[in-house]
This record gives sequence, structure tokens and C-alpha cells, in this order.
Amino acid sequence: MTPKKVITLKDIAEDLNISKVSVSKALRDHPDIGSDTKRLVRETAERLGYVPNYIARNLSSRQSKTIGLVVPKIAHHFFASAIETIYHTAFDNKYEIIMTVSQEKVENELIHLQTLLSMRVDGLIISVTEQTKDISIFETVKKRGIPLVFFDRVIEGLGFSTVTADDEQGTYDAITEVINSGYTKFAHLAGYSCTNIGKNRLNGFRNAMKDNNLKVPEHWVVETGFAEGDGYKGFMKLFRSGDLPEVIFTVTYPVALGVILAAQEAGISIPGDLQIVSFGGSIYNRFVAPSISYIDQPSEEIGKKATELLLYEIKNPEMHEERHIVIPTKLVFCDTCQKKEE
Amino acid sequence: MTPKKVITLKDIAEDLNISKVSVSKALRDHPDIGSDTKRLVRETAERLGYVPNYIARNLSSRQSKTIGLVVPKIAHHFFASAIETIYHTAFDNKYEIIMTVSQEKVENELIHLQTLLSMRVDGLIISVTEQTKDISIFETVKKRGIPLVFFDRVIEGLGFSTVTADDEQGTYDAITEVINSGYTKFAHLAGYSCTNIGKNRLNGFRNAMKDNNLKVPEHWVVETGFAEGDGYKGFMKLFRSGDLPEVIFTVTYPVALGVILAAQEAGISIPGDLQIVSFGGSIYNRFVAPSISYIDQPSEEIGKKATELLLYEIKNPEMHEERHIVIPTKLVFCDTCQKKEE
DNA sequence: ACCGATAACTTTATCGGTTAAGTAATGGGG
DNA sequence: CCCCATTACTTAACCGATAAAGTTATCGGT
Repeated sequence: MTPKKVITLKDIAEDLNISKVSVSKALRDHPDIGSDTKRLVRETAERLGYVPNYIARNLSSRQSKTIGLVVPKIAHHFFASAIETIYHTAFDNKYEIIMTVSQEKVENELIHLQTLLSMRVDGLIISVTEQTKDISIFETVKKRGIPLVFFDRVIEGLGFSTVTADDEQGTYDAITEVINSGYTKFAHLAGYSCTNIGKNRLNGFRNAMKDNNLKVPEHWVVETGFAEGDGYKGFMKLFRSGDLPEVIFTVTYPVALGVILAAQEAGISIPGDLQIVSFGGSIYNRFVAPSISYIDQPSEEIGKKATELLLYEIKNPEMHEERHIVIPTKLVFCDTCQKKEE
Repeated sequence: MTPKKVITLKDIAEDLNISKVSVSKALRDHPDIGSDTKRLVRETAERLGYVPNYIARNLSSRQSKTIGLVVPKIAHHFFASAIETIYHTAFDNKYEIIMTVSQEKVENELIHLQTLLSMRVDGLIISVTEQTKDISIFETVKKRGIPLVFFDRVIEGLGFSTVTADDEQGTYDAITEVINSGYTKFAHLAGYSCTNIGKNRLNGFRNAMKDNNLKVPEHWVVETGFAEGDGYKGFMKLFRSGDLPEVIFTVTYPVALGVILAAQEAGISIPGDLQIVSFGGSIYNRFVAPSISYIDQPSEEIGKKATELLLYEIKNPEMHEERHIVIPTKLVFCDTCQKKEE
């Protein structure tokens, strides 16, 4: 009940009759302080229940030991998993994460970035929304010299490091494998082509088709978003055209779910009449019927690498060559896209 | 490239040849300042690209406008959804969230709480790990007078407010409904009985059975954890006993998934030979085969209420009656637990 | 014309730390 | 025995804001 006073350096100093700077130094194990005094200070701090004030420390030391994280959403397997790894990696390195969620909205993203900047985070880890175009805030970040690492959804050409899955090659290899299973007619529910993941997955898809001498009619490439609803609409568009492919390659897992839903409604059987393969899976995929063959996104490795890279850049502020880490993926076969009987 | 100087109040003050306090007041629309000056200050701030330093502001104003959030995990539908709502609600009220993840580990929980305290968050929202017992840190929080709201997994008797689903009544009603569908033999994969959710769901289950004059053999109540692996092990234990019930009620959705997996291996057909009903669902449940009938946990409402309650307590520091908000649930029938043919 | 109120600022102190710049005592080398 | 380096501190300044306590004009009222 008593509004108990919070213990500060000053309290310890007064208790021991030494200066508060000595206390500060003692607690940080500074060589200026004799070992007897250090011990005394530590004991007293413990006894009084001293908890350092990060805010004050950060203000004077000009570093916050925090990393700002901006993601488009969290209720999505890839992000949930990446975020968890980012948290651990930061935590193991004594950094705190301040996470913000843009909800795929550019306005939110901007506000969050500004807030994080004014919180003086030591660095930023970002996966942009599906429609981020205004790059001025990132230029500000660059000018201020604050390290930033993009992951998964990146903006190129700004001089920042990136960590991504190997979207293009991964797609290329996966589609080639599915082709080798005996399928020839492919459609693609593609992400926005202005995003790197949308563009690269589409490229991988197109190249795989071309190198296998398969044609893709233009109406079989539908540009949509990354969410379930987009998959639903995308499938319906294909369905209404009256011309369905054998396989639909979706840009994300939620889009694949949307396709399943729509196909059910349309009375198309999966995997009987139609196959799906998606970029990215889900922990629930094992339980989903039919389970979708998917390109496994190394979410944990991406999260880990992004955080480690950022920490490295924070610790070495002068080094300023950007790095681009690309992590390979691999196709996981499930119920869909099984090898065709000859 | 130039390590561009960050603009502070002082820079604006010097530019306009007024004191920095006037600038501070002008920006906060303090009545002390004339409207001409205010306009001038705002323009100059804009022109120079001033961004306030939260750290400094928080230090001097003794409030951080941030809320500390501690959750056991995020890759779980209930938490992902609750967290998202907590973020929005806080954001709409101009508060930032600093989220930490304990990973069901008490040690992490403790460290995170200490960090959040030293960051001087204005309040805390917490869902404890499945084995939190040491309450001393919460006593410290209480002594310091920092508002705290528990949600979902709570610790009672400490004088803090709580927001939970109506675990007991919700379970009671749901089990009663399933009984009315014609089932009589029920087992329960229960959570740790030292947690409120484990205990209350078990109570609801027991009471529903009793009031319907149904007996539950003791080996049909298995105390496990909240994760998929616990469901797997729990089912196997039941299975090995050679005596399976008609219906298994699981304490969480992941536990239900574990049961599905184990049942598949054991060659038990769901919903042919066995029914499942779980407390809590998942956005993926629609796609899961068989989809599990579940008690819908109002995760968003819980998140929202918890945040609003906390904000209220932050704004009214003297009010100190704790509040306990209990939110009703309802049963959603899916593939399992369908009405039995008479 | 004088007083007190008010408007519009400025000065000083403070938040709880860190960093930089002293300072007093000790001790070893020449 | 003196000088300089080292040890172990202390004092002062600062980080960038806010809060509290002055300080001037200006103005209306009597």
C-alpha cells in the first residue's frame, strides 16, 4: 500500500557515504573502483532492491539496448515463427524487442517507425506491408545512421541489408519438381508484383515453365494479395473463366486456404480434380484436408539471421556494406501434387 | 552518409531565439505560449525535422506511455489473436506495447518482468506460464503501485484485476450440450490443476457430468500440459488403458490436435469411433479434418477488455478495487460430437 | 495613477543515469 | 627526497525533455 520509494543510485550512495558516480562505476565493474568497494556496493544494491532505470541509462548513454520490430501481422505462421526467433536471438544478446504491427497498413507502418525512432531504438528489423511505396522514412533512417535489416518483404536499392528466402530459385526448383511429377497446366495466384516476394516468386514460376517448354496463358496468372480472401477471389476468377488448370501455385499459404474454400464451394475436388502448391506452410498443415504441398520457408533461420546481422551492424557502426542473405527453401510433398500415374 | 545531427528542442529554440522551455510548451499546446509563437515553433519544428525524444520525455515526465506485455507464446491462435487486439487497443490510446515472450519458462518470465519494470512501463498485461508459482515479483509490482492486469492465465489473491473467459460455466454448458447430443462416456485431458484455466475447466467438466448423473472413472481425467505433445501423450495413455471413452474433452486446441495425431497412429477413427471437443479453436479449424467442435474463446474481447481495464487503472491510480471480468463463451459444433442417431 | 491580475516568456531545478575532468593519497624509480 | 604514475575516488557537466518558480510587460478597474 505504501507508495514505496524506488531505489536509485543516490540511495545506495547515501547509504554507503560515497558518491553516486562511484556506485554507478562499481555496478558496471569499472576499473576505477577498488574491489572492496565494489563488493560493498553490490551487496547494498542487492539489499535495498535496486533496479536500474533503463530510461535514465539510455538517455545518458545514448543507446537503448532495444531493437524495433515492424511486421505486417502476427497471426500468420511465417511471422509468428520468425518473430519468436527474433525475440530469442535478441534476448540472448541482452537486447529487448519493441514489436509493432502494421496490419498491412502503410499509415500504421509509418507511425510505428516514427515512434520507434523517437524511442531511440538501436536498430530496426522490418518486413514491410504489401503496399509500402513511400520510402522517405527509410531515407531518414539511413541519414540518421540507424542500422536496419529488412526480412522477407524487403525494399531494395536503399542500401540496407536484407534476409530473405530464396524466393525465385526456390519457386523454380519446386515448380520443376511438380512438373516432373507429370503436371503441365499451371496457374499462379501471384502476390503484388511491386513486392519482392510477389515478383521473385512469379519470376521463378515463369522461368520454370519456360525452361520446361510449358506455356502459361495470361489469364492463369492472377495478381492478388497475400491473404485468404485473396485466394478465394483468385480461384473464383479462374473458375468463372471456365478454364481451370491442373495445378494452382499460390504465393502464400493463406492464399492456398482461400483456394480450398472456394473450390469446395465450386464443387471442385482437391486433390482429385485440382492440385495446389503454396509458397510457405503452416504448423497446422498436417491436419488440414487435403494437406497442401508447400515450399518450406525457413522462418526461424530468417528471423535468426536478420537479428544477428542487425546486432552485428549495431556493434560495427562504421562498416557499411549492405549484405543480402538468401536462404534456400525446399519443397515438401503432402496430399496435393502427388506423382501422376503414367 | 553525414552523421546527421538529431534535432532537439534546443535547436529549435536557438533557431527562433527563444528558450527551449517555450518550445517545449508550444509543442504541447501549453496556454503559456502565444498563438503566434506556437505557430512559429510548429513550423520550425516541421522544417528542421524535429522528432521528440521519448526517452528524455519519459525520464522527466515519469511516465513512459508504454505497456509491458508478457505472454507464454505467440504461435498459438488464442495468444496471437489476443495480442493483436491488445496492440490495437493500446495504439488507439496512444500507448506503445513492449511485448515479451516467456516461452512457458518461469525464468524468462521473471527476467522479462524485471526488464519491463526497469523500463518503467506504466502498466503490465500478463498471461503467466503454465507453471508460475513464485509470486514475489508480483508483490514487488504491487508495492510499487504499478497497475497490472492478468488475462486468461491468472494468479488470484494478489489484488490484481483479471480478464478471463468463463472457463467453468463455459465448459459446463458445452459439455451439457454434448451430453444432450447423446453421448455419455467422457474423458478429459486436463491442464495443470495449479493453473486457473486447468482447474476451472476441470470443475466445469466434473459438474456437468455430475449434474447429468454421469460417472467419470478417475483414469479418464488425465492431467497434462497445454501443448500438442501433451495431447498426444494423453491420448496414448487412455488408449493403452484399453478403455476409450466416446468423447475426449481437451483443455486446449493444440491438445486436441495431439489427440488427432495419436488417434490416427492408433487406428482410431475420428469422428467415427471417437469425438473430440476442445476449449478454444483456431482459424485453421475450418480446414482441419475432422474439424473439431470447440468452445469459442473470445480472444479479441479478452485482449480488448484487459487493455481497456489496464488503461483505466493507469489513469485512475487511486482507485484500487480489483475487477474480475469474465467473458462468456459458446460452443461451436463442427465435425465432431454430432448429434447421435437415436 | 496605482494595484493586482494576466499573458507570455525565461530561469532554475530535476529525472537517474553516464562521461569527462579533476583531486588526493600512495608508491616506486632514479 | 622528489617526481611522476597509478589507484580510487569525487565534482561538474550533460543527455533531452518536463515541472516549478520566477520575471516583465500590459491592461482593466477604481
